Amino acid sequence: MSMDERYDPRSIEARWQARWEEAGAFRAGRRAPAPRRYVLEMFPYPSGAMHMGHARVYTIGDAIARHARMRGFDVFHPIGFDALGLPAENAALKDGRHPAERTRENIATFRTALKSMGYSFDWEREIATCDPEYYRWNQWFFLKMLERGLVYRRTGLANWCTSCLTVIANEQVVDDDRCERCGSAVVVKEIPEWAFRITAYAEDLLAGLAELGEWPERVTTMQRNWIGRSEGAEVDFAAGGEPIRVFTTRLDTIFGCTFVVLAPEHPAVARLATPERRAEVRAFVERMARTDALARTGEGAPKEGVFTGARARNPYTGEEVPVWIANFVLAGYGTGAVMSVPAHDQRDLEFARQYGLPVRVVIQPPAGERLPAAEALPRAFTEDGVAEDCGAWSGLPSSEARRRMAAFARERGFGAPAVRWHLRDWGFSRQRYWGTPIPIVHCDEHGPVPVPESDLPVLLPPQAIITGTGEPPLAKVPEFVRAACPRCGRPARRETETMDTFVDSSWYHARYLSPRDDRRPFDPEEARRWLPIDVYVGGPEHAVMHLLYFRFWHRVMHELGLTHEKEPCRRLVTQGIVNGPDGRKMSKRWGNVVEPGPMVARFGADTVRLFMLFAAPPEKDIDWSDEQVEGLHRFLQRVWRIFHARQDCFGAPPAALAGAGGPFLELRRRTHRTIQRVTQGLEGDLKFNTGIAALMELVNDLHRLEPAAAADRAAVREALLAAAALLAPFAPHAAEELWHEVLGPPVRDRLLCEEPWPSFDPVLVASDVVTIAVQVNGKLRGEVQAPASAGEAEVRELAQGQGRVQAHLAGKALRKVVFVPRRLINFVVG
RNA sequence: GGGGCCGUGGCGGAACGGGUAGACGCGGGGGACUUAAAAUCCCCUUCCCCGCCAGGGGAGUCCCGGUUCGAGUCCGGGCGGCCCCACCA
Repeated sequence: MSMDERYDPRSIEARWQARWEEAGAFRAGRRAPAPRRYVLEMFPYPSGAMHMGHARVYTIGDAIARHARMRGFDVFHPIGFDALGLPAENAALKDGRHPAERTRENIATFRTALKSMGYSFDWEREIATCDPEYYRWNQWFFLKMLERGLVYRRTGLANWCTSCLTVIANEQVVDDDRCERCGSAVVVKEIPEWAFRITAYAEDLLAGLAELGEWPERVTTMQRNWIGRSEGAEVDFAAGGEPIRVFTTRLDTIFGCTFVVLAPEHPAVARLATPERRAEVRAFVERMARTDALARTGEGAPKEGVFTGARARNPYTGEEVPVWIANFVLAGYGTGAVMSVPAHDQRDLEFARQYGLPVRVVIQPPAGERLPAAEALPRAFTEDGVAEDCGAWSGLPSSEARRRMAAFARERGFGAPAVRWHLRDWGFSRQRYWGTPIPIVHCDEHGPVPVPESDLPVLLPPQAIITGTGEPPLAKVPEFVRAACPRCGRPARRETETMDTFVDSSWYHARYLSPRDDRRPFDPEEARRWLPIDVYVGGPEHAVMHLLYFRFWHRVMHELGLTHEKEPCRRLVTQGIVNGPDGRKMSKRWGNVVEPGPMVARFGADTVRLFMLFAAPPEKDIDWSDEQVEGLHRFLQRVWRIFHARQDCFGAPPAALAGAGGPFLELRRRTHRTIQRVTQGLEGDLKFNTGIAALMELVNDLHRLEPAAAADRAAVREALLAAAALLAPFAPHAAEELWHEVLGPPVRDRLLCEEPWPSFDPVLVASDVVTIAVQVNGKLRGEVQAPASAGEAEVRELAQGQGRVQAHLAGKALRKVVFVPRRLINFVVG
């Protein structure tokens, strides 16, 4: 036996990484008949070096993947790079290096770093989204979605510099209407953009959440809120030619409506403004359009508005109320117009008080006290109550009033019940270089024409002219812009905007299935085999954007016949942040950044991995701690030493196990209980920390025992083999090494990572003697050892035999005895 | 303002469906080994009180109340922290 006494991760880690790779141990699909498991971690954006957050996600995912493999599953565990995006472009602005070049380099660095951690990825399926062979399928999906009406062009308002001829950000507008760079006039212009009609799936995305029982509730709740279904009604207020349609969830309050407010962008504003007010209205609209969105509509923003001069007729009361426009009404929600009921809506009340508009109470609290008079109302009463002064609906509870009033509107044809969503369509045009070109050609005659599928991919031109302004860089590459209209062949202009990078991450999980396929985005047969993802690990910050787009896209793929299920992923695990040693978020500013690279060099990947798993359960934030890391490193050394010290047990015959007695029978029990506990920590709740703690206890026991007889040595050998196998998902390199040490010279094609997961003997796990707590009136007064099978009478006798228990029982009447088998007995006295 | 999560030793954290609170690790203390130190191995470590020891008593999971034989766990009300959304009509 040539076992080094010293634990030296440097040499063993590199060696096992090479062995795994040679053996192709992590290739998916090599155990074809076995049940499958798709374990995925969110792919990284390769910016410079790997950081601790990455080390944590991939360590968690890898422990799951390695365990599943040992459980006999055919495991799919791919990795790739989310390589397009803003950071590479911003970095290019500083040093002029081409994003492609920088990205290629970063990926290489990242790949090396990931490999040094020993993650069990199937590297043959690696993808990078900046590869045309990847993004051409973004373009393909775009075309398919265009065909289905799921992509459309809409206009949004943007600042347009009349001299630079480009879109500029609100922050770049100075002195109200001047361009920061050239001082020329800035106008608000309608700029077209591309959007995905995700709202068509609002209902289905919401309903689907019910099936995601293995997603953290906070994520499904966030999605539910984000989709934001609200039920209400739409009604028309007559105003001159065409009516103003408002959406409300509180139709029951409409008798209290004293004015109507439109968003500044509402299309009817120009028509409604009376001649004497037109100038003022226009000025307000233009100012609002230029104001930063957050400053304008944020909750803290002061309410501002102007009267249009127009009046609108309340269809229920026949009353004419003034029409205003104001900053707090959002064009994008509901109908962009609201009926204002200051007595029963706080925003409306504030606005009414500010502009001297009337307040009218029409709902009273259901029971007890009445609201003060309208003028004295301290704040709006926004709860449901009972309608008052509401014509035929007076006296009805709010919910009933809403229902009947909506039905009335439908009968009379001026409105109907309606459902509105908070979810907006996904605008995905970006005025950026480092993204997927949108496959469209603009023809003077035919407008926007899709690029035929056979002409894909539309390649990103190598000339990167990074503008850093709102202007699309691709517009500055004439060779790119110049194109022929696919329909008529005449000269036309290519679309110069690129896609949001959330497009890339919406379907990458499927591309892994057949990453080199050049005929389709992925092979539906493979999808049938591997999808949906069984476990997806990533940060909770992606709860709404990525994870919602990803669910949307999967539905589209389902409708295209590419996948057989609507939902992409069964179980989601959201992991917490790795903070600096000071408990603050790692940041250059605090000087508390710790990188995995140097830590791996110092302690080895296994130690860093153990730290990530032992510090806390996956979903909790953790603080990096040098002391804890050293402790985990000491643990591995301690494991190493015990294996070395017990070399004489390696050859012990398993047949001798039956003879183990005394402390060595206890050791056997401990071994089997450890198998049980580690297994539980890996399945179900994912509590790696307690699993590792159990392993530490086993190792501590081994250190305390000195085997002599053959049976003792067999028990020790059993414990050592179990320890190595249980360690494999967490500290895989050390585990392989130790496993092979016990078994003798390694057999070339037998790797621990492919061995079956150890099983425990239920007989050994169930101890035959248990400690039972003895309480008197719920207070602990002693404990007794009893056979596990002991009944109440037996335990009671043992307990009452104890002096201390007797002392507490003395002179009191025994009223009741509560007995919990194997756990406790409680004497209730009085 | 709305929604969600969470408050346990000096610290990170354990505690299966209410059943011995503090597993395991860090830090700290003591001992063994050593000429010495480091490393290692063993033991102790929630707090307070009584006791020479053995041991015993009390308090204790953010606070107040409730349910229960029994509450870290369940219920109600506070306080504090973190995260997400945020003038969504």
